[in-house]
Amino acid sequence: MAGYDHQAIEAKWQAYWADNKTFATPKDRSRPKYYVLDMFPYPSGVGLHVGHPKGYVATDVVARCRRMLGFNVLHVMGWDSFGLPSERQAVKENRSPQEITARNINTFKRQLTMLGLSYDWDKELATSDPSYYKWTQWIFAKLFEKGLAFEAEVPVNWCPALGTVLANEEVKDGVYIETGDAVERRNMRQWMLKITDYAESLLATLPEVQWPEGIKKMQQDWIGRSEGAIVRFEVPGNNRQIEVFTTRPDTLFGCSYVVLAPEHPLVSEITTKDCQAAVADYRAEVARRSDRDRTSDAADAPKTGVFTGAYAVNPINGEKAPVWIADYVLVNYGTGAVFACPAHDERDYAFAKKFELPIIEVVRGGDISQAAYTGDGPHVNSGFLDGLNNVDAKRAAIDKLKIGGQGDATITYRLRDWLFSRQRYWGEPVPVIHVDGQTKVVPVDQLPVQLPVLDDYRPTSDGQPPLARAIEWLKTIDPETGKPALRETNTMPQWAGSCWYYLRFIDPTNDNAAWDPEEEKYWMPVDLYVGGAEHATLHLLYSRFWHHVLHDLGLVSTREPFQRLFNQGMIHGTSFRDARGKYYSRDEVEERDGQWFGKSGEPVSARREKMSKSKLNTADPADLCRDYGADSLRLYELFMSPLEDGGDWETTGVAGCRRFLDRVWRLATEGNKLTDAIVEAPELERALHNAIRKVRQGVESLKFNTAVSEMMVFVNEATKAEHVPKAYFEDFVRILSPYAPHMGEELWRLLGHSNSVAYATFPEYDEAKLVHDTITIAVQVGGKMRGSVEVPAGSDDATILAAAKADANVQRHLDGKTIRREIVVKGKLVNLVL
RNA sequence: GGCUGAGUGGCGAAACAGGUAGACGCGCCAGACUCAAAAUCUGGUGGUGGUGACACCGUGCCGGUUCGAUUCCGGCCUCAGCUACCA
Repeated sequence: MAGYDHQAIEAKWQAYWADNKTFATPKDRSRPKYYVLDMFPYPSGVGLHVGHPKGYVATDVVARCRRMLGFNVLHVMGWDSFGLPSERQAVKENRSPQEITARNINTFKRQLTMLGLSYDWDKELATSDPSYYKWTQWIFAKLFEKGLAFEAEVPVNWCPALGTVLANEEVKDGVYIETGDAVERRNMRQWMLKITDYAESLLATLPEVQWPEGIKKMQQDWIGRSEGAIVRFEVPGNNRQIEVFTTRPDTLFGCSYVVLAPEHPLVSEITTKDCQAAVADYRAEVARRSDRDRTSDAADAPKTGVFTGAYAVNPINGEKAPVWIADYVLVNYGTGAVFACPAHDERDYAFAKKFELPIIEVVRGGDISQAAYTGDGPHVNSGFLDGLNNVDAKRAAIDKLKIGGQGDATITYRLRDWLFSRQRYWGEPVPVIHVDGQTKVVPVDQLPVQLPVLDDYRPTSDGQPPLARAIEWLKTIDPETGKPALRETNTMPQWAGSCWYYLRFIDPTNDNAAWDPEEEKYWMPVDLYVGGAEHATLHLLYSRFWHHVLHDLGLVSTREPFQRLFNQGMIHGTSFRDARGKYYSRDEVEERDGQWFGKSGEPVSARREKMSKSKLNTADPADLCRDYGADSLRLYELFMSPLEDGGDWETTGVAGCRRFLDRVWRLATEGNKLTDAIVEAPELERALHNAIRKVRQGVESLKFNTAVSEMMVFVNEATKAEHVPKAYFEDFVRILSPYAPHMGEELWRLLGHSNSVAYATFPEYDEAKLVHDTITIAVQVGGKMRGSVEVPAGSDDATILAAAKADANVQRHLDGKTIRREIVVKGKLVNLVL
């Protein structure tokens, strides 16, 4: 009998699945549904490495098991294909982003197909496809009509070298993370989405979803709900009011000064003549500094600021407080102004110390000569608040301010509105036109607003977005009035397409609607969503926001899009670097006595790092499929570590999984090991049922590594056995097939079945079959292991104790001593306490 | 600085609900097959001591609860991720 020829088997079954449309999404609606979704990839130019498919393999196992358990499964893949890297690649190669994207998608699809993933490829979609972004634009129109999309002059990250705005996440340490080009702040007209209107809504349903607690916490913190008060300080002689936001209105009596953000609009109005020069200098200096410099590590940096010459009246006691400006107050949080109570706020304390401003204690409990005290305590020096604790004092202070019309309780959020435009080519055009100084949304029957073909994808020389180059495209007619109009040259950010793709997957070829409402009702929500934790606060918050809006518009049936979320860990590879930081690939180094050296003898250091082409530590799935087979690769991806942990890649581990599959193959093909005869094989049967149980539980708990182990245990037992009942092996093939689907199909066929194993029923396990006839009881004397005894299952305590005491080694340790207490744990152990 | 998660053999890891720590795999060692090697198969493999049965130590560190702690509680150390003056 021929050996296990993975290449022939895998090619054969992949062709079979494609030809027979084995994984077409079922149309009947009588069965329960299961929607299992991967975070779809951005098809980059470098292709996949073994780190990417871990989540895909996991969801594929879930999808395959669910089909066998009788569910209608929606399991699909698509491409998040708009984005800057393709545009930059296009400029570099002097080709169109369309071409580059098509090429990259091809590569990705080929790599994924090789893995035998059971996607319904008829539902494949790409966000850069006009038939897709037509509906992204349609949703934008809905947001615009609801007043949730608006234009504003806002500071952005402008990269002069690239001639484009960058997203915050693309900028670190004041430079673009990809190229190292400098980034500066600049005010520009931008599209914004009013996600802040949904802050409460996004918090409200967070407890309902089955997500990792850490991710929920991150979203909560990102939204950053904060209860406090608005307090109005009059500026005498100016007829102006400074509104401050505070969470500590109880400490108002400790106010020794007021601080405005340097960019605060009132600054120029209240600054006195003799302070104007200093204030202007300070504001200029702050403007030069990047956001990063102002925030990161800034908490430890010395505080800066200048006095404006103005005073404001504290409404709680009528006292005058000097007004300063300082960059530790942020213009875009709260009201952009604070009152300072140095005694009970660390930042104010540092500032007051530096500029020698008064520090007035109003809450007992700390030593304000040493540090600010932020804890609770009885109030002092606070008039009507004296003696109250923090909570009561807050309430009392707010009540007083309310009566005087000088303030009120309020809630602010850390969450900012979403900057929703990019000055780039390769994104969805914002579907609006500008006419007579008005912005109008393009009617749905004229969507999509297609990207024009350009021969140059760079920004214009005067800094306009690339779309400004399309003169013909740019000029249009207002369909309402017939007047000439201009199209919008901004495009949407990459997050737009991924905000709703899970909805389009339900009905991806629909030309008349974004999705069919009936289909949406059947499939939503996504039952299981798997992807990296790096999307915790961006993609996952943005899509929840859109979904909430769509729900309010009655367009979707659920409040939340993703019922269960699971984060897969990051796979690391071993990288090698010499003293100068140059990377070496695995075959350029060798190990001698635990030390690594390059080919010419130079020492290199080995370390585990995130896989990347530039670190020469990637493993190519295609190579592994060729050498070991996709089934071996799939098994190792899941066996190497729990899904959430990622782990370190070792190709020898794939070889181990290959050996396991070789053993499975031999069981089925060598000699006449499989038998139709009834054979007494309790150990083997127990191993089988244990494996079924683990694989079954794996579908719920997503613990695939231990499921694979238990299948290995079964195969080890079966290999040792003289004969293996065919019925056992059939059940085993069923549970193996979601993990190693090609071999599963081949063996299923070998066992005489003519249909695909993909829809075979999932075997049941029998608790009774898991129980041993005799059980091993551990015996402890005084809490220390002293032996173990075999007793029949179901023995009573007395029998177990007698057996335990009869053990020779136990007797030795009991010798001449009195047993004070006897503890018997059924089926587990005996502890004889002396 | 804050929040979150994690520390178990040479390595990846397992341990259901407080009950025999290290399943399964990698690597390594020995044996079988082979002229030999590879592949495969069989056995062994936490450390120390002992010919041995066994004994002692061992789940980051210190302490606590318990007959019994990888698991629960308190304090600390290290690493990773996120966040960064949010009033």
